[in-house]
Amino acid sequence: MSGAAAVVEALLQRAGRGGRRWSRSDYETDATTLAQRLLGRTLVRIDPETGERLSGVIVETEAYLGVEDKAAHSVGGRRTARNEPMYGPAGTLYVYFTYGMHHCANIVAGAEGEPVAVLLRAIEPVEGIERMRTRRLALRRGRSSSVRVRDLCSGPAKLCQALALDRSLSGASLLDPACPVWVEEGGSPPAACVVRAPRIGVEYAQEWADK
DNA sequence: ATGACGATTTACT
DNA sequence: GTAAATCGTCATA
Repeated sequence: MSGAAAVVEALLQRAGRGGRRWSRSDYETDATTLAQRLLGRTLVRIDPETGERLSGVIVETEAYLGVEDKAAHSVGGRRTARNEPMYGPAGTLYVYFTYGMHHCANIVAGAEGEPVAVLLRAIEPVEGIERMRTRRLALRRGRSSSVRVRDLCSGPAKLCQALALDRSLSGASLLDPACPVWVEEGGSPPAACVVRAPRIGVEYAQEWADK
């Protein structure tokens, strides 16, 4: 395919299925509200290798409430090179690396300078399922058979593997038309949404472990 | 320069 | 339910 054709194809792929790409006002609210607002929306990622759309319906999120939140990277106003994106404007992507092998992705909420964000905990795969499966298998140790669709993106690090989200994307703006990751209106609402559930993996945060 | 520790996942008992 | 995997990040020195 010619260069021009490739560009056209890329544009068509990015156009998607008519879902409106979220803009600033959609993200600019408190973390708890954004966490709920994201449920049922579609997370889209342009595959960095094939250029195809990978997407899924967001079904689990978790709000990180800022300087007061003992479970948050921004607790006490902590500000480092890693979490700097949390201090950026709403709609900024914050991806970090942890446990020596996993990435987790957040979407920044609130006003600029206010370090609040929403962790993407799980999505229900819709487009690019085979690409997701390939990525998930490639990163697994040992030889496992296959990955069931329900297990492809059922965790914050799993969805990052499946969608190829890593630190190179941290700090990017989901509002930027050139950004290969964004949130779309549309997608089917999840069958059920839990509005509040215990937090996971943050037992050290004491009374903030269950906010 | 060094040491302790993860906003997790997976495999195994 | 328990434990290993594995290394960037951050606080301390």
